[in-house]
Amino acid sequence: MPELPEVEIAARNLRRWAAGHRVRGTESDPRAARVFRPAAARVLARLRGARVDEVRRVGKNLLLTLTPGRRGGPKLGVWSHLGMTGQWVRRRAGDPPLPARRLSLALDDGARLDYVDMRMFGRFRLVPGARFDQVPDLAALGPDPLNDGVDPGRLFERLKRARLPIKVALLDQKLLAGIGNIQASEALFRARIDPRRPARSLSRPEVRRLATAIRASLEFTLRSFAKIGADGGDADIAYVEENAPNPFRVYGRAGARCPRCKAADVVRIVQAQRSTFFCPSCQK
DNA sequence: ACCCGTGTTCGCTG
DNA sequence: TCAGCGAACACGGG
Repeated sequence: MPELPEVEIAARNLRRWAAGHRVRGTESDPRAARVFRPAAARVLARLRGARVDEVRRVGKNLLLTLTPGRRGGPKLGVWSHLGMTGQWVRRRAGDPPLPARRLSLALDDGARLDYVDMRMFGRFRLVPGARFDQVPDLAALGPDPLNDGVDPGRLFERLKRARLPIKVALLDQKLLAGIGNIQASEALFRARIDPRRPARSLSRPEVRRLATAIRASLEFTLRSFAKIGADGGDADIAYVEENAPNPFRVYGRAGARCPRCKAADVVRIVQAQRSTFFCPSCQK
């Protein structure tokens, strides 16, 4: 389910659920071997007895720092990426596992944190010494729009050398970390920029608009997800619920009247094998 | 059966 | 060396 806003909710949940707690027991789904590195058995062994100290989010990545069970050892890092269908859910110790549960962490407070991931594009990896900066894929990430802000000058310099359509360029995690297929369409709609334009064709004022739109869209989506989860107090929420209304302006709305100019219908096109939604009338 | 899906990586090409 | 492209991964739903 994850682009930056969903992963941010997941980070807040994990913080609330796990920070300061020890892992008592572990279990994994043998079919999910591809999710783990090193092999699941070694991951589980290292986690047992460890205490979760910190949960961070960078782009779509969750970074956990733990203190290992054996005293005096170096910190233990966990890099969790949710792929397309990954979720962290909290269960009670005796609850039966949900379908597609790939990993369970039983905590010292009687709760269980389960990683559920139908398609298994997600990843759960140990990072020795919690040295996340030593992991090439993490080190290569661009700035995180919410944690670091979006610098329009830097964005312009980066985009002016790319021939790719701007929509496709925005999906590159080395440009900005956390924008996915939904947020790319949403940000370009807010900035009134045609997603098919070569990235290098954007003017400075357009890039400035885009930088603002990216933050606005991410923050709006985050607020709407947090609201969905807000019912019931101890919100276990995090993810778009089936019945929840589509919180997006254009994504998934092909054929609907443009909510801004109302002069045309939202259209769906395919770019880099992914759907793009936009208004052909007010996105120039 | 076919197409679609909030992500990423790999191998090939020019 | 590198930007860009398409296939691949895996599974369920319409």
